[in-house]
Amino acid sequence: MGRGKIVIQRIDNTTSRQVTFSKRRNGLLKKAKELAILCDAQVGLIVFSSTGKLYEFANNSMRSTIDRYNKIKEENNNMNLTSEVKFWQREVASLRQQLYYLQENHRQLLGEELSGLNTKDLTNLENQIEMSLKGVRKQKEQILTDEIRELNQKGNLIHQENIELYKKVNLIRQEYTELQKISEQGYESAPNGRVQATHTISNGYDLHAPINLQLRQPQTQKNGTSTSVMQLGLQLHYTED
Amino acid sequence: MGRGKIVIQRIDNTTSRQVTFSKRRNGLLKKAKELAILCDAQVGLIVFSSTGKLYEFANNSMRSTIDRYNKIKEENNNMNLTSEVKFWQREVASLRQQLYYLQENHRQLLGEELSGLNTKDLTNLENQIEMSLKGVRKQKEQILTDEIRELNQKGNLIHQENIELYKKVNLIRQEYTELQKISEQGYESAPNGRVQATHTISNGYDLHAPINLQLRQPQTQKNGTSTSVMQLGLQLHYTED
DNA sequence: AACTATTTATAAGA
DNA sequence: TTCTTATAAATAGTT
Repeated sequence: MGRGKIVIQRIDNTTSRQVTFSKRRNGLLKKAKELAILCDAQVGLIVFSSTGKLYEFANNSMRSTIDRYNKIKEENNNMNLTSEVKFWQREVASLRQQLYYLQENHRQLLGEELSGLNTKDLTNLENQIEMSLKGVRKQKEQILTDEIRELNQKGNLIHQENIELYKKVNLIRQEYTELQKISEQGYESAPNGRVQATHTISNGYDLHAPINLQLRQPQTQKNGTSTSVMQLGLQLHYTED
Repeated sequence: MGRGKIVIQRIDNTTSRQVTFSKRRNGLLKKAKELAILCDAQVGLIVFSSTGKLYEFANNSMRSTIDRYNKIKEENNNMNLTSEVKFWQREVASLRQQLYYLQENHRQLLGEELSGLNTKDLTNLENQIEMSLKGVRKQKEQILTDEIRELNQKGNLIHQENIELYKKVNLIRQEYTELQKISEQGYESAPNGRVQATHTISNGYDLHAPINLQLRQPQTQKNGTSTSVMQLGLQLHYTED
């Protein structure tokens, strides 16, 4: 339909080919549109030029047209994605199943929802829970034992420290007493820098007062630790029977 | 391009529309093919008739054409599927998270993997497990109590039954004794059909032997039920403290 | 489905 | 690209 008849084969001349592409492409799009309107058809047309440019027509959305196409073709291109979706769906189903059983088991372990169990099941459950209780108490005992040992070690250390300090203080008091004797024997203007230094070390306490040796109280690390220790006696007794 | 000019709008007449569809569809497919060949283009054409029938042309495969189309359109039609995949992946992640926490909690409830807990946590866990134990024992007690009550009722029923039977047997023995007396008074050829009938009823036991009244043992419904009943005493004691 | 008058598309040229 | 135009091709209406 032009000045001359042409054979349908690739047009070698690039310019000519591009011109023809432009014309025929428009014609094709126009005709596609006309078909869709005239005949109430759903049309999707995708055209890539040889240079990679995209032209398209779709009376409905291209999406829905391709979807409809894919639904008809069962070997469709979304099989990858579809099977991926199915994979994840299976995964979800499996996890939900696991979660369900675990929840059921968990509730039973919490002593809830026991109505489906017979005496044998209940006895097993009871034994299991007793085992759990033993495990927990053992762990608690372990922690508290460790804590006590640690505290004892600290206490001993501090006790030793205090003994050392006591000795030092005694030494200093002795020196002080001797100094006083010397002072009373006529050295009124004795160099008292040493005495003052001693006073500084003694941190303001009266060196003549009796020394009240007392172990530092082990500071409680957390609220209720001492209470826990009180409980320990009971727990240990429980655990041992 | 016909006998008359037409306006591009839906053809009302069904037959006419179908005929036009047929003609123009062929024309469109032909032109699509020609464009692809002449201009070295990649063409994909999808046409659904108003009756739902599919017609298509693609010089390369429709798959690759649609794929190429989807790659260019970043808001591509796989977004649905992709987002669907993402949805299920999120679901899986969430379920795995839940499962993880539940498993951790569960293991702790079983007295395992307690190393991350301090004494307070352990005390809480201990209390929880003790509650569980109480729940389980309560349920067990309930079941066994019900079972015992049921068995007692059955026992009583059977006891009553046996008393009735005992009375009947005594009655029959009395009649038999009287019959013997009558027989000894001269009726040697007494009609002993009644006596034989009595013998049949007595099922071959010697009617003169002392009747050993014994309650039927309640049959154990399941293996170990009696053992469970034995345990019940302990359980009740446990539960009550 | 075939015919054909007519419209439409487009090849070649500008 | 677009316009022009001669001509091929498509097709509306008819049979």
